[in-house]
Amino acid sequence: MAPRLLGARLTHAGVTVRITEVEAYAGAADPGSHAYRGLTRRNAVMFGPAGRLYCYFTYGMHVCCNVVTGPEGEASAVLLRAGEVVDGLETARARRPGSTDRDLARGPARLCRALDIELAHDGSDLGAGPIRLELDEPVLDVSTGPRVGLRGAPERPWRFWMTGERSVSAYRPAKPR
DNA sequence: GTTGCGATGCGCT
DNA sequence: GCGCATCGCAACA
Repeated sequence: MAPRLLGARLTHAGVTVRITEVEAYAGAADPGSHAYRGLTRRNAVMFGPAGRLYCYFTYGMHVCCNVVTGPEGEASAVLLRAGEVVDGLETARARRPGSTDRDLARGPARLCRALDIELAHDGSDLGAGPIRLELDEPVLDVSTGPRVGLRGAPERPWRFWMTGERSVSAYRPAKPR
C-alpha cells in the first residue's frame, strides 16, 4: 500500500503537496512502530479504520503525519516523509520563511508545516474533511531503502521514494548517543 | 555535498 | 527521568 501513496496529492488550507517519499509501519508486530507497545491515547487512531490521518508530536517541537492503511485493530500506517508543493506556493512559502521551494515539504515535519497540519488534525477523515487525499496512477520507478531515524528496530527496506526526485529528504544515519 | 550539535516538551517505563 | 518516525544552523569538503 505504501508505494501507492507516491504521487498522491494531499490538500489542506490552500496548499497541495504531491507525495514523493513515504515510510511503512506494519502494525503492532513492528518494533519500529508507535503501535508496538499496544494501544495508547497517542496512537489510538492507528488502531482505527483506514483512510484517516494519524498525527503525532515529537522532539518537543515537530508534528508528523501518517495515513492509516490497515483495517481496524491492525494499526498499520504510512508516514508521509516528503513531497513537492504543486499548488499554493505563496502560502507555503509564508509558512516556512527562509526555505527554498525545494525544501518546503522535504521532510515529515516540514511537510506538515507547509500544509498547516497540526496535532488537532489527528484522526481526520481524508475523504470527507478539510484535509483531502487523492491517489494518482501507480508510480513505476520506485526506490526502496531503510527507514530513517529509528533505533532498536531491525532494518527493513520499508522506505519508498520516487527515483530521482529532488524533494526526497536527505538520508541522515541514526546518531549514536 | 557532508557531519555535529542544541532546541524543546510529551509519552512512556 | 530518558528517549524520541526532526530540524536548522554552523563548519568543513
